[in-house]
Amino acid sequence: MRVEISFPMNAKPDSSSVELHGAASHGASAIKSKLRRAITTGVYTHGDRLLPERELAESFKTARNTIRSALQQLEEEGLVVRRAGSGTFVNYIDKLPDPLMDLNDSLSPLQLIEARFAVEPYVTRLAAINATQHDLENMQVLINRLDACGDDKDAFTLLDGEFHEQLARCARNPLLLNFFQQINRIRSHAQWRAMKEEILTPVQIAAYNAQHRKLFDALAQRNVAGAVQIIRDHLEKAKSDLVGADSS
Amino acid sequence: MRVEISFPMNAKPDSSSVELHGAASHGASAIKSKLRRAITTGVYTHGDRLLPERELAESFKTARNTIRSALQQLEEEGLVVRRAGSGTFVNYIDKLPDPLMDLNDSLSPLQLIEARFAVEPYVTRLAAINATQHDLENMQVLINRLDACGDDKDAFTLLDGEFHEQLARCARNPLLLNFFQQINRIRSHAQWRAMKEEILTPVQIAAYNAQHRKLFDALAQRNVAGAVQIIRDHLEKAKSDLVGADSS
DNA sequence: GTAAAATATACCAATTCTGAACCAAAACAC
DNA sequence: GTGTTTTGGTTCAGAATTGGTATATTTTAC
Repeated sequence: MRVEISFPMNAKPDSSSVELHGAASHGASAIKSKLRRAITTGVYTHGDRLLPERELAESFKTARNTIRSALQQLEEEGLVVRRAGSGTFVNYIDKLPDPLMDLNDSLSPLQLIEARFAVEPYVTRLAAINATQHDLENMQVLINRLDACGDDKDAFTLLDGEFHEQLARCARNPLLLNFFQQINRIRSHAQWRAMKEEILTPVQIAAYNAQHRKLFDALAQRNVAGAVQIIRDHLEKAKSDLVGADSS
Repeated sequence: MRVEISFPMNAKPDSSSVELHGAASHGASAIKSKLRRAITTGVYTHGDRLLPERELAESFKTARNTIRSALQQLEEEGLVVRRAGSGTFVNYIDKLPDPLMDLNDSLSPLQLIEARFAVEPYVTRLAAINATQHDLENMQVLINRLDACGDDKDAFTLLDGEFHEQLARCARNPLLLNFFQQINRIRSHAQWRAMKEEILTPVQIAAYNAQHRKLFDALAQRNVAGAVQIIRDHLEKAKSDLVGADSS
């Protein structure tokens, strides 16, 4: 499987992460972090081949040497294996912590949406109230990157997760953020990946992105009720898309 | 990409994020304090590279010399390491392993209530829809035991947690149940137990138990809207009790 | 007024990034 | 099989970035 991830520089953990500013925002280490995160969160799975170094370089808008430096470090960490003439392959057997491991097996897609229905509207309410100007700037960046990812499903999935996590961050509640991160980790796992392939057509991606932008506008205007309604619509759409794909 | 970190993720929503760019406090020592706080509170984590001195200077609207003076002091404190040609890196190792322990330290009582406001109403909705007869019987037993515990604060706290967990069980959603268990775990920690001592008078216990029973009745009658309203009242009461105890 | 602090500017040295070329191994097309 | 294409592996010189240092001027504090 050829997995595409679109570029960019811009990170966190890490992140993460104000401009007091971002850490590791330049260079090979930033790229290493991004790729590692993509691998450990399940955007790539064991055996997937990464893009060729030359394409990664173009995608990250950096030199091939820089990409190579990042990949070399990932190889030393044992996260990837590289073979001349063949490519760079993910070598990472995902092992979730116990409680989540169990969950991942026993949770149906609808139950996941259900949990999001429980948490996200209230989080959105808090976000609309508490988001700082800086939060909004971060979110703006993510939206632009989402728009830019076109029909690249993997890039969209990763960024969509980051977007919703950033939303949770705006709520200024570490426990709720923690809930969100759990949701994201489950979302990025195997059975969901398959689902994603079914559902995410370019048209759907565009539709989701339109909702992201509307949500951002509502947050920026401190329109609490509006923002909550939009996130409900967003989840409703995700739910109906899911049911549609499931029954087809 | 520049990772933007929202600063006050767990701190009180007071000055921290405002101070970051506040023009009010000039001087190297002020900048040093801000950076140190950013590091020790986890905005930057171990190994992260700070922005280049020149960019920090611009960001703080100050001269590079001033930034350097602040960084030098941080270096003397051992909080950062600087390498010519490379950058300034955070050197701060603190305990991080148990994510929940982490939360327990950084979560304010109000933030916990906030999280419950996010999750419990929807869970109650699902519970009202999905609860089986067997669930209701279990809940009935818990209510009886709650009634029986009189003014025993510890017993009440424990059973109250079980009651809410049973409620979550009725929702038939393992992820939401997991969220609840996390909430309960935090509730049972030291600082919360102390809080309980303040709040839980026999009168309050009786009031909570009355709400438990009303909630049970609504569930038994499949009165979804009613059950949701009762849990909201329940949380609202818990919140105002908390605020009351806090201000006294 | 004086001294300390902050600013502004220029240059140096260490490190990293870039851009390019070429090689070797694997995959592919025929 | 043969030849072509793709892909990682290697090397190198020069540009760009970044902390380190020095000096002079301006502002602030007392």
